[in-house]
Parts: sequence; C-alpha cells; structure tokens
Amino acid sequence: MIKQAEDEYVPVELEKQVRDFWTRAKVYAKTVAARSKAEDFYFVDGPPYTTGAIHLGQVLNKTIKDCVVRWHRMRGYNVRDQPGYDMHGLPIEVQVEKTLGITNKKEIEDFGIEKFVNTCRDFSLDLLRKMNGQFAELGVWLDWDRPYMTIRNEYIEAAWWTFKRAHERGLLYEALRSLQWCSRCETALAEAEVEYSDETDPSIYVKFPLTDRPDESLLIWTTTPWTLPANMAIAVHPDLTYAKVKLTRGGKSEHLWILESVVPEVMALAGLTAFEVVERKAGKDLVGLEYAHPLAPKIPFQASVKGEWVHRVLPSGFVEAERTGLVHTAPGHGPEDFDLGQAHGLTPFSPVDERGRFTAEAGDYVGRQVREANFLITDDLKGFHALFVDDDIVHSYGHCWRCKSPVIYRATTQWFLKVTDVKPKMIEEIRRISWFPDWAGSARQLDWTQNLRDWCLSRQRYWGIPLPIWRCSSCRAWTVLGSAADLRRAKGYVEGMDLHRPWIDAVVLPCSACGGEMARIKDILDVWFDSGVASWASLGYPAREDEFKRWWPTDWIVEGPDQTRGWFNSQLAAGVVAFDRAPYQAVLMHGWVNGPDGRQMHKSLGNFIEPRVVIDKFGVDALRFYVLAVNPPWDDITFQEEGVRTAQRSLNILWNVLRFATTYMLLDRYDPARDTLPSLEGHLRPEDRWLLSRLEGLRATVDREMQAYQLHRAFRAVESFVLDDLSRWYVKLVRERTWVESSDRSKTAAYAVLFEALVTTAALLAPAAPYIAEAIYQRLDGRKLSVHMLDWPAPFEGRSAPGLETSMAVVQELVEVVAKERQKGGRKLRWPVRLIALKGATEGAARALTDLREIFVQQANAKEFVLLKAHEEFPGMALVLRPDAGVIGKAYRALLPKIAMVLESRSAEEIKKALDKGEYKLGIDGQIITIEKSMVAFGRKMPEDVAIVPTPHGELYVDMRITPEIEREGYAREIVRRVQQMRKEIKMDVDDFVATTVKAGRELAEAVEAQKDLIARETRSRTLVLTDKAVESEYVVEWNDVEGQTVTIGIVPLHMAEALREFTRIDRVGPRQAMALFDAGYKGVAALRAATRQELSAVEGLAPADVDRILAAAAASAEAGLACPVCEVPLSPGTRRCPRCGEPTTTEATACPRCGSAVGPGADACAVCGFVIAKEPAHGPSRAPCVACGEPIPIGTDRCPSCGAPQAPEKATGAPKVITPAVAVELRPSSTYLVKEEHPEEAYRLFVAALAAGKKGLCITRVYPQKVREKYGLLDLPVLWLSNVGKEDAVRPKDLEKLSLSIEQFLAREKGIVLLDGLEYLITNNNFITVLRLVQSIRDQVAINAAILLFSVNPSTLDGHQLTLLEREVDRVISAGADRTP
RNA sequence: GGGCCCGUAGCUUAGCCUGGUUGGAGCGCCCGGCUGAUAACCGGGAGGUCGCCAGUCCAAAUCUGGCCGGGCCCA
Repeated sequence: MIKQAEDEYVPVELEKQVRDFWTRAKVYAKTVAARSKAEDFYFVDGPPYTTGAIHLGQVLNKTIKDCVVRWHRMRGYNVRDQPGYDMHGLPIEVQVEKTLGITNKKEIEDFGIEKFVNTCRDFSLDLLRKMNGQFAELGVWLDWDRPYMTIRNEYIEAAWWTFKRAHERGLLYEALRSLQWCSRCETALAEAEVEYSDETDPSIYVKFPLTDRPDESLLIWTTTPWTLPANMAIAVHPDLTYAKVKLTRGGKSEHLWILESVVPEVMALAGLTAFEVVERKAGKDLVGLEYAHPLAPKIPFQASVKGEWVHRVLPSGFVEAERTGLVHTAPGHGPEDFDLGQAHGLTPFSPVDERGRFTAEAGDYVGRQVREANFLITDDLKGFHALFVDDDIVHSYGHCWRCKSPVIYRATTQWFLKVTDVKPKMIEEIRRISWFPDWAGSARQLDWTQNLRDWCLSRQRYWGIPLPIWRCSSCRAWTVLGSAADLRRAKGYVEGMDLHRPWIDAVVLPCSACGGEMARIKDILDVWFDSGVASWASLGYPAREDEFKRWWPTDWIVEGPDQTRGWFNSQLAAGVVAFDRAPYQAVLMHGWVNGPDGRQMHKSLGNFIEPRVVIDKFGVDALRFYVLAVNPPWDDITFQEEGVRTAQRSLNILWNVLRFATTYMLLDRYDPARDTLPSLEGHLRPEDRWLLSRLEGLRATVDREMQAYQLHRAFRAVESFVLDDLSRWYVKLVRERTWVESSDRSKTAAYAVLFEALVTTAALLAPAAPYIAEAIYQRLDGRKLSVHMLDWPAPFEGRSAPGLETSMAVVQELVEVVAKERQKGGRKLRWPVRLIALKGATEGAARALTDLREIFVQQANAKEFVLLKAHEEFPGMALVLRPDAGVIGKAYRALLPKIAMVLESRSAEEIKKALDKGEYKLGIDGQIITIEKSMVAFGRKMPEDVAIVPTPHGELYVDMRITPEIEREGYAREIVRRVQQMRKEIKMDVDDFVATTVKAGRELAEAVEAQKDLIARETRSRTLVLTDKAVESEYVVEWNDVEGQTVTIGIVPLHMAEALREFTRIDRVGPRQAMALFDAGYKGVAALRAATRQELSAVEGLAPADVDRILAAAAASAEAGLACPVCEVPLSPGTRRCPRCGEPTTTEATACPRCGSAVGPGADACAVCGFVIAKEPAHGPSRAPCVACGEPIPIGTDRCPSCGAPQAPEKATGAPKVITPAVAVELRPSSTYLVKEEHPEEAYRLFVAALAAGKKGLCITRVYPQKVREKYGLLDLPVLWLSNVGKEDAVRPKDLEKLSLSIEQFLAREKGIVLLDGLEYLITNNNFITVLRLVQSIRDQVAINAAILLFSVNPSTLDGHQLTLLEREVDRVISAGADRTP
C-alpha cells in the first residue's frame, strides 16, 4: 500500500513519528517475538558504568551493537539482547560523596554505611533510568525493560559462586604486598584501575654516605622523596660497571659512586666540570657496602633498625643502566622493591596510613601528606648535605581511575586471584577466539595478558559486592561462600535479604574448626570482577542452569580499546577460572570517538560535543550512519559535524527518490502486490535490468562486508548505490516513462523496479539507519509490520547481468564526455546536439551503444547518433565551396573577386543543391550571374562547432551546430522550463492543468507556434495561447533571460487535479470521462452525490453504464475507510483488531480533510493520502493554511492552488499594499518593509527617524561604515559591513549564516530596527533562493521580536520576477520613486 | 624503554592483505549546468614529495628494514 512521502526529509520529525509508531504498535517486542523460534544468538552488552550522560563514544558503541543485533535478527537469529549496567564501585561512591559533601571514609562511617549504600543504590538506579532513555532514543533496540544490573542479589550470588570456584581451585590467597593505593578513596587499586597522566614531580639525586669510607657516598635518583624515609637498601646491577668520581667543590673534595656510563651526564646536571673518575668496580663488588641513612636523625626507626641487609648495597638484575644505576629500595613502597626486600629479609617498612599521611613511625614527618612532605624532605636532605641535584620532571604518573588523585604504593594485606596460574590457559583462549580486527587479540590482548600479575580483588570500600569470606575471630580459620543458601544456618541471615554491606556484615557463621564465630571480612570485590562474570550472571547462573546451557558462551561482543585491560580481560580471567574457557567466541574492538581536532574529547579542551546537539541538528539516523560509515569500526573517529551533515544529505537524496516514486505510483495507483516484477518480466527495459543487476551486486557486497564486520564498507556501498545508481542515473532514465499519461506496462515495470530497489535499500539500511528505513518501508510496502521484521535480502543470482553493467558504464562515460564538451562549447543540455558519432568503436563500446542506444541518445540529448567504422568519414562534415577563378574569370572578367566573395559567403549546400538541378544564379552590380558546375569545386572540412574527443571507447564526434529545428526545440524547452517553474512557485499539484498565455518576440513566437503540442503536453496546458498584447493571467512573469530575449508568460491554474483524481478512482472512469465530468461542472465526488442520473447522462462522453458506476461510487464514498490507529494500515469496516499489528482498533478517528480517510488520534498525517494534519502550519510563516481546505499555501496567493477557494482578505496578506512616501510612513513593530528606490535615501531617512524616536538600530550596508556614521551623525551606530575585505566587522557576501546570526542576535537583544542596504549585492554573490530564504528568516525574527526591518532595493538591478518574490515576503512595499509598481 | 594502531589533497578518507593503466571519493574552494524527487540536485576545474630514508623488484602508496610524527596501552 503506497503512501505519499512527505515532501521534505525532516529527520527529527520523521524519527519522532517512527518512534511513536514503534511504541504504539509495540514493534520491538513483536520483532523479537517473530524470531523466538529461530536459532539462538547470544550477545552480551558490555555494561557501561552508570554515569548518567552518554557521550559520542557510547553512541558509536551502542550503534554498532544495535546494527549488528538488527542484522542478525534479519538473518533469522533469535538474538538475546539484554543490556546491562555496571552499577557498583568507586565512581558512584565518589559522586555520592561529592553530593553529600563528604571527603573520607570516616565521614562515611559517621554518616552511616546503611544510609550511604542506600544513597548509592538510588543514585545508580536513577542514572540507569536516564541512560536507558538516551540509548533508546538512539534507536537502539535492546531489551531496555530488563537490563541486567550488577547490584541484584542474583548477580551478587553469581559473583560469589565464581569467587568460590577460584577458591576451590586454589587460586585465592591473602598476602602482604606493596600495592597501588588511592589515599583519597582509602583503598587498594588493581592494575586496571590506574590511569596514567602527566604529573610534575621532584627529580632529585641524593647522596647516601658509606659508613666505613669517609667522603664516599652512593648516589641515587628518585622522583618520590617521600619514599626515602622507608629506604631500606640500595640496589645495583651486579654486571654493570660503577665508577668512583672525585669532585672538588669549594676546596673540599668528596667521592661519589655511580654508574660509569652516566658520569658526564650526571655531573653536567650538577653543573660540575671539575671531576675525575678515580676507580672502577663491577656492581657485584659493591654488594654488601653499608651506608648511613641520611634522614636517620629525623626518623628513630631508621636510626635503630637492624638486619643483615639493612642499609646495604644489594644485587638486582632489574636495575637498568640509566640515571645513576643505583636504585633506592623501599620495600614498603614499590612492588619490585617489595620482592627484592622479601628475598633479602627486609621489613616492608611502610610508615604511611590509609589516607596517605605519615604515621608515627616516620618520626618527624608524622601527620604530613606524603606528596606534600616532598619539599620538607628535600629541605632536610639539603640541610644534611645529602642533596646532590634538585630538579623537576614531567612524567606520566598513575592516578586513581575515578577520583584522579595520584596513587601511592603502600604495603597492605589483600586478597589475590592467582592469575599467573591460569595465564597460559588465558593465552591459549585468546588465540582460539575470533578477533576483529585480528591484532586486537593476537597483539593487543595477548600483550596485556602476558604482562599480567596476580589480580588484587579486595577493596576497602562500601558499595560493591561483598567479599564472601568469613573468618573466625578466635582460630583465624576462613571460609568462602558460594551462594546465599550457604548462609541459611548463619546468625542474622534473613531469606531474601539485601546482600550488600552493611547488612551482610551482621551475618555471623559458626566456625566449623573451633566452634567460635566467623565474621565476614569487611572488604568488597573489585568492580571489574562484577563485569567479568556478566555472561553467566546475566543468565542467572548458577541458579538457572537451563538458561546457561541454552545460551552460554557469548557469540559476540563489542567494546572499545579500553576494554583490553577491562572487560575483555576480566571476562577472560573469570571465565578461565570458572569454566576453563573464555566466555566469548568473537570480539569486535571499536575505536575512540575523538574531537574535531583529533584529540580526545574533554570539556576542558573545549572540543567536547554533546550527542544531543548533533541529534537535534541532523537526526539520529545521520549520526548513526556517519559513525558506521566514516571509518572501519576499529579506527578512531575524528568527529566532524560536516560528516554527519553529509550523511544526512545522502539520506535526504534517498528520501527524494522515495518521494519521486510515491508521487507517481500514487497518481497511477501502482499496486506492488498486483504488479510484481515477475509479472512484468517482459516489459523490463535495459535500464531496469541494469538497476536490478546493480541491486544484486549491492546485496552481495553488503552481506559479504557485514560478515567480516567491515561495517563501513557495507554502508558505503549502500550509499553509493543510492546516490550513483539509483538517484543520479536510474531516476534520470525513467523520468520520462513515469510522465506518460496513460496506463502503460513499461511505466508499471519502472515502478516495480523502483519499488524493489527502495524496499531492498530500506532493508539493507535498516541496521544502520533504522528510522528512515522504517519510514521508507511504511510508505511503500508495509505488508510486514516493520522493516526490521523483514528477512535479510537474499542474493538472487538470476538478476545479475555483468555484461549489461559493463555496457551501461560505457554509456555513462560517454554521456559524461558529451556533457563536458557541451560545457566547453557553451551548449546547455536543454538544447539538443545535432549529431554524435563514435568512430572506430571498440567491440564493447559498439555493443553498448547498440544495446543501449536509446539511453545514450536521450541522456546526451542528441538528435542523431551513428557508429562509424575506423575508416569512415564523419557525416557531419561541412561542405566547402572553392570558386574556380580560371573558369569564372573567363566568363565574367573583372567581376571575379566579387563573385568569389559572394559564393564563399553563401551556404555551400544550397549552391550544390541548385547546381545539382542545373545552375545557380546570383546578382552582382545589377547583373544576373549564372554559376555553372564547372565554375566551382566542392570539398569537405570539419565544422567549427564539432568537437572531437579521443576516448578509450573510440573517437567521439559531437556536432553542436545549431539548425533551425534545434533552435525551435531549444526555445520550446526554455519556455517549458519556465512554465514548470511558475507552476511550482504557486505550489500546483503535478497533475493539475493550466491555461497558458505567452507573449514573445517574432523568433521565439515562431518556435512556440511550431512546438505548441510539445509545450502544452509538457506543461499540462489545456490551452496555449500566443499573444502580442499584454498578458493578463492569474500569475504572470516577465522573463528577460531567454537567450537574450524577453518572454512574458501567464498561467491560470485550473484546479482540476483533485477532482480528476477522485473521479478516476471510480472503476473504469479514465482521464477522458473525468475531464468530461469536470467540464460539465462537477468539481468533486461530493458534487456527484448531489447529481441526478438525468443530469449525468447529459454529460458528453459518458455511457449509461458509466453513469451507473459513477452514481454507485459517489454514494459509497460517503463511508470513508478506516485505518488502524496504531499502525495506520487501512481496515475494513467493523474490524476490531488490526490484522497487521495485532493491536485493537479504536473508533476515535477523525476524517482527513483532504481525502476523508480516518486518521487515528495522535497521528500527524493521513495514512491514505499523506495529508499532514498538524496543529501548526508545517512550514514557516511564508505559507499559511488555506481558509477552506487547510493546505499550506504561499502567503500572498489569493486563490488556494489546491482547492481554488478565494482567500479572505485578512488571511491573505495578498499583494503588499504600496505606499508612496509622499505621505509620512509610520513604521510599525513586527513589520518588514521593502523600500524600492534608485538610491537608498528613503530607507535611511526612515531608519534615522526611527533612531531619533529612541529605537536601537543596526545598519547593514556595502558602504564603508565610517561614511555612514559620518553622513548621518550617528557615531555609535553599529554597522555590519558587506565586504570582501576580511575584517572583523565585515561580512562576506557569502557568509549569509553569519549575517543572519548577527541580525537575529541584534533583534533578540534590542528589539530595534534593522536597515539592510545591499540586498542586490548579496543576490549577485549568492543563489537568489538562498537570499530569499535569509529574508524570510529575518522577517520571521522581526515578527517574533516586535522589531522593524527595512530593505532598500534598487528595482532596476533585479529581474521582475525576483522582485515579485521579494515583495511577497514583506508586510509592506514602499515605493520611493514612481518608477515601478508591482 | 616495550607492545599495538595510525600517517594519502586545506579537512575527513578509499586503495595496502594479494605490487602493475594516469592514486579514487566526500566536504570546502572556483566555474558551469539542470528544473515537477529541486529552498533539492548534477557536472567540471584547481588542489597530492601517498610522513621521511633506504632496500627488494622490470615495477612500490602497496612488500621489508630504519627513522620521524600522532594516538592507545604498558613500564
């Protein structure tokens, strides 16, 4: 069932309409249900963290997900599409803390953990709701009503179960380790939670004096002076060579030990030139040397600590040959230091508390924040003469992933997962899985995994999955629980209780070892563990085994590159721990969406783009299409708004094709169910077969690319099919066919092809741009409830025609060559060329031009085309005549020069024709001269207007000489074009008729006379009158640009279309009968109802049988058809439930004012005729609804072009009232004035007067601003200067947007008066329509803001037609001179 | 320092795997055309050291090595 496509693609409105339809008809649920019996496909949404607002990266993420999920559905899979949210963890806690004004854990405990956790839950749920809405708006079809949430008990139990699995496999242990710690969040952090960014830190070189050797010191380097209080040893590489450097400063000398290779570098840093290497030793020979801790006087611990290796030089293979080659070792503040310390029995001294402050063990530094203490320590070192170099360094330093505080290393006791044990299996799994692109796995994920250490799972926080470990308070035995069921016998457990802290903390287990009481240890799980279990936790495993068996493992996941260390990793580890395999089969890794400058988007960088803003401008489809097509999915996108605009433009072209198709299909009542392609097989023309072949290729391409997740290639292919094949070629080729009046199988075949192409395109586009795809499908087919329920277009080899495609490509290339030659030769396409020839064509080209000759001739607009053999002459060669001086001279003597001149100036063809019959006569000096055959010779030469172009297909001749016939046709087409434009300007229906009057000069008039039929047919003129008097018509335009001549055209719309359409809807009433009825005075079916049989029988050309049918149909039409209020499909009367969407129908329907069909409540447009039923006029104030039929018509039209009703004077602003300035003009607020004057004097006078009366003014002019200010004594006057000079206050004539914006800002702010002097200049430099549009928009702003606008225009610089259009847009026209009136 | 990705016109990019006519598009710019899908659209033109340097080869944007620049991740 074809429906008219709206005449403009307005994405935001269209998408709303589609979204409403999806909601009303419950399309998503039905689409899912339709595949419920199909093969399962398990997709898991990588849970985004609940932050509340989505960014463009998530737009890309969810778009890819949605695209692939929709595609799989169309391919016939039952896709599990549950979205999920990561809701635990620090991000929420940090946000809640900020909201509550809390800064540390003590304050949380004071506030109450219960209240705190409850707030976290509310927070995360609220954010989830917000994000759900935003994702849904992107057209993402996931199961938004049932997302998995990491905070549910079921989910927590799945995590517990997994944790217990780890325990059972012996992969869990508790240990003291030096770990990254956030002192703001007061918790340990895992590797994946540390973000690196640049930080400025001290870079100091410190001397550690050797105890047994006076004047000798070890020199170390550090960027963390605060770790020096915990220094326990110094490491050297045993195999590197160290040097003792002797320095002399201020008369004193000392010795420093450093790596030999860095001596010059380090000495330079200290600014020393006087130094000398006095001794060299291998690192291993330094081992065991003892030093005195330089800060020992400040730190009692350091003064008293004892041990075999304390304050001694240690060997370590990890020491690198850089800086000083001696490494300060603090086992309490670094993982490598810790390991080294363990090996040598050093205490991991870590005198820093949870909040990053020195403890009492740090002696004098107690209570200081460690990073703040850096300066103090440096100063102290200086005081002890231990500071060698004091410098700064900018380096990348770890920060807490959420609160961004710099992390520190602290030695604490934590729970670990022994990843190192399962690492080989993880690597094996990475190799087994399919990665897109391949390197995401084979290189990136592998690299990450190879470098993994054991995973610290415990966190000292509140909002997360509690660690299911209970420990006995007396015997220290501990146990791990795998489910809530294990708690049944515990004290304080209540069935169904919330498993979060603090409630779970109160649950106490009896100790099976000693009978004491076991309490849960207070830690919670790292949130990455939450995400790791998603693939089975979201299935409800282990509680629901059947679901797990049915779906697991995941078929496909997609996330960004950050998930290499995040979700890809956590799932892999958890999966291997729990099931000895990765939980996913295939992974697509997508890229980042960066800002327009190529850098990551940051609010602080000013390159942040809100998805909302882009969507409001271009719509969801354009944004989705852009992110999918601009790059391969795995490349980073440099986001360019321009790209989205271009995507929208492409979709708009697709929409235009749809509009073209539906317009004519509706006029011809094309029924796709009846007129199918197979039934029209015999009527297909070459171009039809060509398009079907291209379509076939497209299907294959899209399918192939989608399979490889080359989404960009898939959708680029769709785009180029739409633009190049469908719009730029096929539509051009079939235009003439669709314009055929009568019913014609070939025309119907074109419709069937268009239908096939558009429906297929909609299906192929559906995964990427779901809204427009749906809209297209609904307007064309709609046999299924939704385009998303269609099966993925299957390849249909039978339609492939490679030979034809090759031939068509030849034709396209040659048409292009001809067009190029036309351009060079200054021949418009509208003017036919006389002859085109292809000489020495290749075999392929000859075949192409034989098979597709008509297409070539038509598209090249040639009168004739010939193929020439390589040796054949171009037939358009001009005949040239050479007078034979000898023969002529003999006969006419002295007259010879004159005769020769005359002969050469005349047409050689004419002379030859005459001579062939006998002789040719001419008169010279009163004598009749007879020319005989013997007096002249004829030759041939290439005429000037013939272009010769070598092409790969042969030599192409384009004969652009103008013959009288071509001239007549060219002129006729010029007239046709202008009538068409006029019809359009007054918004006539395409199928309506006009009465046309033309006044033209002799030459043009002759052409019109000769081509009268053509003109009348093309313009649907029932009458075409040539006149030499003034043209009086409803709409008259004087055109003075017709090849330098002037033509006046008048048209009168006959307003027949509506009635003819209604009449021909009656069975067996054709255009002829319909016309007869109209001529007899019946203007619609309503009028027929009132007619008697007798009256109708009197209508000429109607048979009695016709009369019967007409009467019956008129009577039946009173009962308008019903449409389903939900999915808008037409219903037969009495239907209680819609057969298409299955929703109950309601009776509350209104009748469409145009076609009378029922329109459901809430529907914006009539389902049958497409008539827009909007509360406000759908278009800007340049159009207003007709008083009778409601059709939006141009303001100023005095009769409605649709229904013909005259418009009431107050409605129709009509012809603007013309005021002559003899009387004082009073400028009214909210009004726009056009001042017609030779020089802009009156306009300035009015403007200045308004300023004098207290109005604020803005002057826009071509005149140099200072001149204007001086002339009128308005030195403060704001002036916008229209100029090509690039100055700040100058507006370039092409910067209309900038100009418009400036004016709008002024109007909104000041509500004053604007003078625009220089419209002509804007028009010269722009497309007129663009300027007109600007005028309209400013005028509307004026109206809204109660401001005033003056345009000063010199009428003689515009053509009359432009002036008329301008005049229509204003409230009043002020005519300053008596030169012209509209 | 290590791993990976990227570098092609003013901007966004295709082509690179599998070497082979003259390196394609889109946007922007300049010039033209079209006129019942047209406030739309179409064409033409200008614009390229294919990051740089070597190597392999008859032949390199493409393969190899090195370097430079940008990004991500890790140290």
